[in-house]
Amino acid sequence: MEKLPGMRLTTQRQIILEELAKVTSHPTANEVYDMVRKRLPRIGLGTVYRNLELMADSGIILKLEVGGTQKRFDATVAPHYHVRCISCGKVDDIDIEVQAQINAQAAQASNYEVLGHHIEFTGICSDCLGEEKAETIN
Amino acid sequence: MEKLPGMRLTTQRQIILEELAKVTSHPTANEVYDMVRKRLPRIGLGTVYRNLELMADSGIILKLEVGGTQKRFDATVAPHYHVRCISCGKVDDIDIEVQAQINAQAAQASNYEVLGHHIEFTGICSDCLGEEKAETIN
DNA sequence: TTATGTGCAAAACATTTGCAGGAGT
DNA sequence: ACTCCTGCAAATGTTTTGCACATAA
Repeated sequence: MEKLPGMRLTTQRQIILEELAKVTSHPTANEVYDMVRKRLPRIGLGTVYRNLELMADSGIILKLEVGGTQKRFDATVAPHYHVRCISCGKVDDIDIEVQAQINAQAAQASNYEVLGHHIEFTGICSDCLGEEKAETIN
Repeated sequence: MEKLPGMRLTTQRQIILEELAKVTSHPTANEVYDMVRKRLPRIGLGTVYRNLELMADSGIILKLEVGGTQKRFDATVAPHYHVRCISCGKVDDIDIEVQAQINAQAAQASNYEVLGHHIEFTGICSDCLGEEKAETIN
């Protein structure tokens, strides 16, 4: 973790970043691997993991530590929150404001030096809501 | 997931719950396994996983989908938030209030049926802060 | 030229699952 | 008795790592 000086600009890195920037979903490492493989068929999954980790460490991308079994990655670095569908696992952005002092409040309520926070909403996405209705009818 | 009717009261279940209720930390499945094994040396790790999952499903305990590689479990079901130390991985409770309408806001900002949310703060715990100072001195 | 990065395969973890025997109800 | 549950071990899924070769600087 955390190494920046002399980070080389390789084809693999460029393409991983390009592909990640193309989508608004929040792909898992394996999904990024699939996307990238269409352009670089011989790339290794290890390379994808290593580079996503590296880019997240250097702040170029965001590693989402959301619920579910896999980590997800996001080319949008600007602070925002997420909703995760408990039915299909999809993750979307949520753009709402929370009270500005929330980190300070948390610091006061603990003996941590609070550096940041993340809010994850859980719910059911519109696609899965549709399917639920369909099931009810059948 | 989700099975309640005719759930038997076994020794394993009682002890898992007792041990979890004893601690204020938020142990991983493996840590619960270690705690329980002191009283039930022949219990299997699979049993611990199965029962933690089952209890979480029936709302007796909470499964925390926090950052890091492992899930954590909490005997306290009352809604509250968490801080995770980015240095040692420890998770503590945070008891603060957020705006009451936050789920409604999220619902409005998306097309999800929003069911809940979780806030995870990240920071450095007092123990690790102490060590940092020690390192600086050395 | 040389330190860093890559592909590949194996290893390391975390979690889940199949099954035969065991225990609540 | 009749399910449901457990221990065990094997399988699965995700992420990390070692190493020989490749490549950006």
